[in-house]
Parts: sequence; C-alpha cells; structure tokens
Amino acid sequence: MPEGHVVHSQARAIARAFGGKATEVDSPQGRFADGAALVDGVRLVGAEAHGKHLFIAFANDRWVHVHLGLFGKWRIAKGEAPAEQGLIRLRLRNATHYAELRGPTVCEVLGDDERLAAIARVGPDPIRADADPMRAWVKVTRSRSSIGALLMDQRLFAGVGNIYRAEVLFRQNISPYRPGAMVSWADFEAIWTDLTVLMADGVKRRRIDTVRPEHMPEIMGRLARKDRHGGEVYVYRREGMDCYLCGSAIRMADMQARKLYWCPPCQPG
DNA sequence: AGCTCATGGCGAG
DNA sequence: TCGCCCTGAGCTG
Repeated sequence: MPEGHVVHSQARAIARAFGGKATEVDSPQGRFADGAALVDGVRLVGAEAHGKHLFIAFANDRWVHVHLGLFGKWRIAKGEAPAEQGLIRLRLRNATHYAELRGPTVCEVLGDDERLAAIARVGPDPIRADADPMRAWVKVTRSRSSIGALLMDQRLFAGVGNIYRAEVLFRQNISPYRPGAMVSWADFEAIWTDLTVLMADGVKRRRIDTVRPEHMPEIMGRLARKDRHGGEVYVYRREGMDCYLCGSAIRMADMQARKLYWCPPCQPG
C-alpha cells in the first residue's frame, strides 16, 4: 500500500507512540522471533524513513529495518493490543500504544554499519531535507532508459512509486517514454520540485492528491469512482476515461511489469 | 470458496 | 523479462 510518503508518516507515528520508552517487541507469527528477541524490552529511540525503507532505532544500537513491499501494512493504535488476528510478523507494545506489522518484504535487525549500507543503496528522497537531487540528475541525463522507468528506480528517486510517477509526469507535461538523456535540466528540476511538494503534502494528508486547485471545479461533477488509493489524481488508474484537461482517453501500458498511465496529447514526446 | 488485483523488489536466466 | 515472495480486499459465482 505504500509509497514513500506513507512510510514517512508511519515513522513519525511510531516515533511519537513509542519513542523514549522501553518497548515490548515480539513476533506472534514467529517468522521474526529471533530478531524481535534482540530488541525486546529495549528503549525505542526513534524512527525514520529513507524512501520506502523504515528504520526503528533502539538504545542498544540495533535497528529494525522494515520494507513493506507491495502488501505490507502497519496498524498503529492507542490502547491494548487486541487478540492476535492474522499473520503478525512484528508487534510493538508499551503501556499506551501497540503496532502490528503484516506482510512486509523485509523485517530484520541491523547494526549501525548495516543500516548505513542500506541507506546508501537508495537515492535521494524528495521528502528528506538532506536529499541531493544532483545525484539523480547525473544518472537521468546519462541514461537511455525512459524517464518513466527512471522515476521508479529507487536509486534515483527514493520513495517515488507508481502513482507519483504517473502524476508528476502528467503535471509536468512530459511523456513517460522520453529517454532520460532527452530530459532537460529545466524539466528535471520541475519534476524534482514537484515531487517535493506532492510528497510532502502526501505525508501531511496521508493520501495522494495531485489535482491542482484550479482544476478541481472542472472535475467535481465528473468523478466516476473513489479508488482505494484515495485522493484525486489526473491519470493513475483512469485508463479509458477522459483526460480532465484535454478530454482524450487516458492510456495504460505495461512498463517493466508495472502499469503506466498517461495522456499522450498532454504529455508529448 | 475461489479468483484477481494491488501504491515493490528480488534473483535467475 | 519472468517468476516469485509477502497479505488482504474486492470482486465473482
């Protein structure tokens, strides 16, 4: 369910609910039992996100590293943890809160060096103040791959997923098929800046809204359905429907095993 | 009850 | 490029 904005808000929620307190850590499902034992009862220091990777810090210099993948989910709530239901890989508990993690691609305990190595593997994250977009630019401008594929590469744009990829290209009127080397500096800068705005907004709202305020009246009476991802978007999962701006049909195609949505007239060459 | 799909990413070939 | 891993929701019947 997550693109980077969700992981950032989850990091904040975990830090708020558990930060500074000794935390009971277990793995009701059992698959993370050994890892949980390494940090069970230790004071949880904080949590932070780098792209879609979440790192939870414990006072014994160990980190729980979580990547949700396509199916992973956190449930973070106040009160006493309910009776175990479903497959809970990791559970955090203190006197006031509990958190349950299901279905992650990665859930492991790392030392400090391993954590730094994991962070080094991802590129700049538009949500993070310390992100250096030049690391992405040098790779984009040298690449023959399409900008649509490059936006999904976590070594270039950490935290961007299929929705932000589609929407930022629509908003900037850039075809997803344009090779990276054909993306101008001005276009790259517009993409990066737009991602910082859209994704920061996503962290705050916990949903992806990309439709500009001036276009909202335009689309209000035309919304055909509410998708699970919530929010209002221009092209994502709108295959075959009319483009809100030019009226032609939104297209869908497979790009590297993921669905790509775009509006050809609005996003030329 | 069973099938399909999903906002990811990895390793084999 | 393909198959596979993780899980749950929303269909269909």
